[in-house]
Amino acid sequence: MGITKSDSFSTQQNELAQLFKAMAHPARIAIVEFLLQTESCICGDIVNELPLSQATVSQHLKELKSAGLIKGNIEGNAICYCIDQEKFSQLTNTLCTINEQLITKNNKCC
Amino acid sequence: MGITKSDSFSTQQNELAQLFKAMAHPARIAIVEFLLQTESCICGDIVNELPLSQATVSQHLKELKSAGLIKGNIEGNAICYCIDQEKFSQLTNTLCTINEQLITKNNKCC
DNA sequence: TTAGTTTATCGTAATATTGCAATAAACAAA
DNA sequence: TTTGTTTATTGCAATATTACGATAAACTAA
Repeated sequence: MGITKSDSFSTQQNELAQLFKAMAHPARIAIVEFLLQTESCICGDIVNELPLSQATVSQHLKELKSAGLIKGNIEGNAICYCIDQEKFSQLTNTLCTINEQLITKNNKCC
Repeated sequence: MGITKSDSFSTQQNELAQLFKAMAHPARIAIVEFLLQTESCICGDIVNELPLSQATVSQHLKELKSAGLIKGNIEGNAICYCIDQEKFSQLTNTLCTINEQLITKNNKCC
């Protein structure tokens, strides 16, 4: 993403931005939605579901995983990917807090 | 963001990804937080608050604006930027829905 | 009009992201 | 062991993002 002056911002701001960035691609939205609606969460099923190559899907999974939004468990020969509910709650709560502050402020600006 | 196969995904998935992308930078998080905690929302104040040049801040404001997360109103010689509460509610509700589905699913996967 | 203030845009360099073919790695089953 | 299956990694090309100086644009005030 070009030269980002991460050091100039707080850890919290950087961490929140990282979470948003992990969700900032339609393929990764699609992966999360798929994991949400299906029982099986085998990597191969995700690859079959998405209109992308296996290598590209693997890369997107890696980004979601390193952000902590999904977890990967080895299941025999395959890998089972699942959403990390706690991490998702954390992101949701942060947005909810901002939203409540906005409603309290009553949007009377401008 | 390199070559993104947007056409392969739904409009909803792309729009949600765009909203997340708009928030996927610490400077833009900082802008939103500043708008949330201050009464004044003059562009110049935002520029003074952030550790970035005027040109760079202007670019970040443009991205937040084109995503619909903030609005800009001309106030005499200056411009007043404010958070769009409805757009923020929309993003928050989407995340809340996902989160509720996750809780319902009870995370019994893997 | 002229000068000053405020914000947007242009041009460019540095870096990051996306996507995939090829290949490696790790494991299961003959 | 050998073969097949599944997933990760490497290397590369194409494109996007970030940041800023310089400058333009729009407006205010003198």
